[in-house]
Amino acid sequence: MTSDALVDALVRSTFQVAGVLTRIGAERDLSLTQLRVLGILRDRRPRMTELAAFLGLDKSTLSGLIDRAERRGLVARGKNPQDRRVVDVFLTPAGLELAEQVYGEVRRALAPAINRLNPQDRDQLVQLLHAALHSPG
Amino acid sequence: MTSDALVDALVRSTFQVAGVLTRIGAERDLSLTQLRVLGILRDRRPRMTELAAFLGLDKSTLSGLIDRAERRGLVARGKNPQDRRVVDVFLTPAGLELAEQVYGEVRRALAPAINRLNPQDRDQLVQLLHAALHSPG
DNA sequence: CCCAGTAGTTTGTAATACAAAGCATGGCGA
DNA sequence: TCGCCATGCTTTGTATTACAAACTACTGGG
Repeated sequence: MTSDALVDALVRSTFQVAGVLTRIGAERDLSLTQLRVLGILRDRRPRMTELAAFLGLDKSTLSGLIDRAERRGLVARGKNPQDRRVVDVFLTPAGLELAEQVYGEVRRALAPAINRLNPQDRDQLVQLLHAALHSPG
Repeated sequence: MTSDALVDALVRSTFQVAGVLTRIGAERDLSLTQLRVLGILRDRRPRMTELAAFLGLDKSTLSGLIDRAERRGLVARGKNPQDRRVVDVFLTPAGLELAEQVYGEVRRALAPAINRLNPQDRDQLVQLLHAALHSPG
């Protein structure tokens, strides 16, 4: 079945890319989840609950996660003027810088893989991944 | 840059598929790592060190991981007749059955995504992922 | 037969994750 | 306006995951 091969390929590439991200994170004492938080916060300022939902984590998990990142000076908690119960999360300048560094590392780490494809194939791969995964459901 | 879009797409799809796998694992009290162990052992009988290297984990991490899976009756440790220091790991029948179930779940969960592509595009996606990631480096 | 090296386990510590309970605030109905 | 339930987040307790360092058992060379 073609779909079996595709499932295998997706799962394999998932673990492979996750391995790269884990290694790059570990070099800077960031777990995969923390690395992902940095990535998300690069262009967002969500509240705790939104971020938890986005990550698929319990809000109690997020409290600890943000605690540790805050202690390291990477993120900060902000009050939300509309609703005083709400806590907004955002990157500090140090966090933003680290996020950009990490992103650069990721680009560099994936460059060999990407360079195995010609520009046309790269576009095609982006399109196919987008078509398959980036839709409702 | 085209390569930026591709990095984004790969990272996004990684987290998306990892999320699916995590959810399916959680339904059966399997962490992502345990789920991966089951997948690997479906067609292998490695020693502890080999498995640790394959997963990118420390051997001490693997001891605990296999302990818990063994207690649940999913895997077993076997003696290696060539070298009595070595511990081989393999699935029990129960572990194999669970692995097959999980694999079925994963196929089902990814089916909507896969069905968004026509057969030709599926093949193409498999080829591109293989070409990019499944090579040396 | 000794001894360095290899294979796994054990121990100690920190991070990750969830669930349940708790605290403060918000907002609605009477 | 007051009471009360819902919401947003934190705290607490527990299990898992992960690493590093120390330890045990075995191998193989000299």
